Amino acid sequence: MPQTKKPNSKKERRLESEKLILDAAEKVFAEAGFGGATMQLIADMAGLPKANLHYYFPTKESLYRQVVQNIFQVWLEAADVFDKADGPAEGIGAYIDAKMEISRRHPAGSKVWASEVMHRAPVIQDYLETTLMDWTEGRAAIIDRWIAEGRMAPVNPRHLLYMLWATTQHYADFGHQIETLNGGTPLSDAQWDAAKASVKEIILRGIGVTP
Amino acid sequence: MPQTKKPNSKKERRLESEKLILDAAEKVFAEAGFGGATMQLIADMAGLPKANLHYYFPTKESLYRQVVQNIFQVWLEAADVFDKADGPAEGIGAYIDAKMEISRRHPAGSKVWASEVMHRAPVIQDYLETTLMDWTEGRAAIIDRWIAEGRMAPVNPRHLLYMLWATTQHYADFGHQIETLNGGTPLSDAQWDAAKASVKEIILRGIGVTP
DNA sequence: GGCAATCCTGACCATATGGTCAACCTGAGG
DNA sequence: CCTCAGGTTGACCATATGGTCAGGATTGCC
Repeated sequence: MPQTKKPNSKKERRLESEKLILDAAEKVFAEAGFGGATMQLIADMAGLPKANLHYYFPTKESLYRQVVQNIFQVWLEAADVFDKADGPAEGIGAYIDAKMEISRRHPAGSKVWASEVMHRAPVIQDYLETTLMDWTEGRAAIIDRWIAEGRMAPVNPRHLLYMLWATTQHYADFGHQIETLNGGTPLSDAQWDAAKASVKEIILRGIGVTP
Repeated sequence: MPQTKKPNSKKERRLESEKLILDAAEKVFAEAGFGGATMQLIADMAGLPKANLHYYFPTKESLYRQVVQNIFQVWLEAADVFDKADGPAEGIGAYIDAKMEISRRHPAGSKVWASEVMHRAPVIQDYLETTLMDWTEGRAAIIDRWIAEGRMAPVNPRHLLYMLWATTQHYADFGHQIETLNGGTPLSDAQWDAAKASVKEIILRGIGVTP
């Protein structure tokens, strides 16, 4: 039993430190934006001296890039449910659930992504042009097939996808506004369930699917 | 005919300068965020020396505040169509049209607003708590009435409003992503019409309204 | 135990930025 | 034509920030 408490190997400690920094960075970038975030703030939040950040991530931009890439990864993995389904009700329903769950658990990540795209994607433009483009075309093809099979109403697949992204991510990106309109308190578990149900209900009925 | 070309009065020139600065500021804040924007950049875009900005707006924050307030104003005015309608098909349909048009014509403003809310509304929190809260409650009541009258499906009015905001503003805030997925070219007039039609079609059918 | 590689950090630097100010224009009213 | 309130601006300043580095601590391996 070599590793139970302290015996963190060097590799392990490295990964731990990187994760510590990346988590802190995600929060700070989300709250302040790239320009408003400072390495000092991130260092304080991670509980490390600023110079240490620069040991792991040479520049602020490289740290930011890593944060954005990680978010994109989470986002892509969650999108897999789309493929495993054999119909629009299940596929799109599960996709909404998955994306709502990300908005709930990863609000900071969603905000960083939104901020990056709003600023014309200076760091991940290549991802948009390759990975996201491919993913979108693949999913649009699936939706078109469902439409051809008469399993849902003939809607424009692109705009349907945009609506799915917009609606689900709104609960993360505009979480503060929603919280304020909710009387200043975050959505409860029940309210999150209601949100999920509402989104699914309106969109599924909107595309002619009755679950 | 005292005023045709040059005879701008002092008041007029003041307003012109302010507008020039505000327009430039909106663009820069939208593209770089509050933290990433610099007074120098705004000055350059407005074609004025930096010190001149500080004559009209004492601090960067006061300039930013004015930009955000103007956006909120535009946003509120467009929302009036909601009230003038006498049913969900007309009211919500016109609201979607109006908000889509704002996304198209005022993308920078929408981005600044999104950024402000994402950063926990440090500048316009009071607006959220008063004006927006009141507006939302009023519109939710209207929707509830339509539901009670059996003119649309019984959906949660709040989540419907969030969906309307999210979906329409997405075309401004994530315009760059949409443009990239559109092959790198901005949406054409026809594509904008298709977008509007798609959004209206899915949402109206989603709330049980057949236009 | 020795030693090389990796890791850590306080002190430091160059630069960029928000903001100031004193001197200088401009034009409307007398 | 004079005056003066309002408008304009180049030069300047204090500060904050991203990034560097030399030297010290720690770890893994023989």
